[in-house]
Amino acid sequence: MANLTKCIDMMDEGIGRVSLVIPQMPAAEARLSRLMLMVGSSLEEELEAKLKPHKLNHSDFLTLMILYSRPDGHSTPGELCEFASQGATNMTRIANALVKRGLITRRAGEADRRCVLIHITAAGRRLVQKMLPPLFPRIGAMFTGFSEADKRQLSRLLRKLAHNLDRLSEDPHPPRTPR
Amino acid sequence: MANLTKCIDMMDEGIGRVSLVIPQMPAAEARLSRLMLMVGSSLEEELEAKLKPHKLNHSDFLTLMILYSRPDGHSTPGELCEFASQGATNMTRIANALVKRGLITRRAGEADRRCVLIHITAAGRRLVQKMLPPLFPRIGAMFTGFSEADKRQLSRLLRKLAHNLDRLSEDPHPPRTPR
DNA sequence: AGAAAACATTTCACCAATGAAGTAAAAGAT
DNA sequence: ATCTTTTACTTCATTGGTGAAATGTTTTCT
Repeated sequence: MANLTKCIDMMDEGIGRVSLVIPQMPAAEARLSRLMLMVGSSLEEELEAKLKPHKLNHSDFLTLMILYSRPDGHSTPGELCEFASQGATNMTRIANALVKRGLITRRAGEADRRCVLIHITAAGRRLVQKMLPPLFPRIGAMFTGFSEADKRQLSRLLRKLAHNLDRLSEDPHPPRTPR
Repeated sequence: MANLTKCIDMMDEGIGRVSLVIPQMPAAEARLSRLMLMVGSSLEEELEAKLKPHKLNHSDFLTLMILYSRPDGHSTPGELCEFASQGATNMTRIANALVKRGLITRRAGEADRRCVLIHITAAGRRLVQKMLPPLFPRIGAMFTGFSEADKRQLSRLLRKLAHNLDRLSEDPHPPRTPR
């Protein structure tokens, strides 16, 4: 929406001022969290803009990509929810939309008839193969000026952060420390 | 929602398989982008969970924090839109909600009567001061195992990525290169 | 001064995502 | 064997966020 660099400058100053009033604030970590949030949502915005011409939003696209990247091209709603980090309700909507466009099929499971089996169709594969290559230049451009070492570092640090986030949400009580 | 580490493993495998079919894909960069998106939205989820008890969502909270962190505690809807990366429509809704709760006031601008002046109230400041400290332990915990050098690296790399994203969206045409 | 252009904000209509309740199948208990 | 519990998914009602048009204000042009 607006200029990211400007927002970051503003955030830096803001945290600086707040930490004068509330000195026990972990200012460096707060800055890092805000940076992650800002860069993450800017990246998401960028991605959504590239998907819009294909009438797909992020979660539709991600769902389709998960199916595409599976060895057998199929899955179940529950599994898709898990890997696409979506609620079951929303996955129903996504699947309805993708079925309507002929990109996936949905049929009853055979072994366990509670499950629904979702398969990517040939048209779904064609769409993915058509839309991915135009994305590559921008993905590359995002990392201009990054050395190989920079990329490795970033990967390492993000994975470490992910690990910590997992630990945090396993043990989700803030007031009570359940030993 | 689900386990982040598991989703990341799944993503790594998925990109591995896709890049066998589409070898010109910049796999390392694609992985980094997905990592950013996944960690970013997990962080957002974590934050929203902490805000929910106060009946604030991320954009409400961010708006209030921007006002709180201003030297004079005031701003205009336009400026808030810019720094909170929100559309004007949504800022109207946010301001309505915060006014109704007595956390901000909204009155006509004096110099330029097209503008609206938004001030944080004493109750708004009190709320911020009450809700920030319980956030600190979790912010710290997110970065356990990060050395000082790690934090500096992460900050540097995120800012570099932000810079590249700004350059990308200034010049937004993918097919045509408008020289 | 009066008309036109540019701005700041709000209203309206819509879409995506969520939570709570509902339906159906499978697994487990008695 | 059947009754209960659990699992998998869908439906319905609501919330958060967006784009397009509307309103009121200031600035600019002639």
